[in-house]
Amino acid sequence: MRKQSSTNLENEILINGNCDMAYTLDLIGGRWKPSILWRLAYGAMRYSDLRRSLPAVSERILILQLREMESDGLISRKVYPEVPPRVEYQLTDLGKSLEPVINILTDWGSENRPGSEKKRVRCHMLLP
Amino acid sequence: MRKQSSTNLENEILINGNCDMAYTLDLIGGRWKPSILWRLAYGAMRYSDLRRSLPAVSERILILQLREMESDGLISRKVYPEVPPRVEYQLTDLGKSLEPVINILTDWGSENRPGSEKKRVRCHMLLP
DNA sequence: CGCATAACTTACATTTATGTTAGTACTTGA
DNA sequence: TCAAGTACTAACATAAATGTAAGTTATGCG
Repeated sequence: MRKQSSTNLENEILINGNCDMAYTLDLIGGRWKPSILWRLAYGAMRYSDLRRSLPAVSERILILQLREMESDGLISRKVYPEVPPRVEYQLTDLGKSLEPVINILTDWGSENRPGSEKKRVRCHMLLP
Repeated sequence: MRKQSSTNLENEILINGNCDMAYTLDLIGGRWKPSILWRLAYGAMRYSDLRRSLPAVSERILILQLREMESDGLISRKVYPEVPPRVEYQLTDLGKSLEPVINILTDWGSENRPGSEKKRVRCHMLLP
């Protein structure tokens, strides 16, 4: 939970309300959000598969990132009433519209990241 | 100062070392970095002018953001041996190469930010 | 029965990012 | 002499992001 009022929050609101670039960055800037976007770019995934493909992230944090992306309208969450439960996440149209943004961020990183293979490699599907 | 070792830091290193997109986001993602990039896009600025154009940021934080951008190679810092001191900041070639990245982040935000004027407005030069 | 699975939630703990306040050295102009 | 300007730094304080570990619910399977 965030504080109701703080200089920190006020500044965030000020910037996101006045800077289109900062607004975009705010939506995609979480620690695991690029990895999630990259995976969902190939199609819907269920929670357990997302989780297995990201062994370094804890359940709580993964859920937090997914919830934020859902409430920002980037992904949708579909529950199948089965047992055991099945929940699938996929990009919304808004999420898909990020494709050129993701591409250019990736290209710039590929050009300039020290140690980059310069191969337009995005997030590795299986992080070590 | 960061801890020498923590899961948090390890994950950051893991991601930035494997995801070009995350690497790029890491360089431009600080609270005031979009505002600074936007201002310096027009040319060099001295510290006091940068500061006056950003009344909401504290001196410490502004310096921190500038130092990070400098150490990441996005901006350069030039000291003129005068009295009173004069220090000018400007984009390096690497910083200038971010222009298309900044444009597309801005365009996406302009299209999708609630309350956006849809006018390709970037960071306002003078935040309220 | 007891264990496994799925998709979480809760309570707690730590790390990192951001912000506040005061102070520094130096010189010029009033 | 005294305030003002310049570009900071230091010590301290708070807020936010991220991480850990265990528990929950419901059912099928051996």
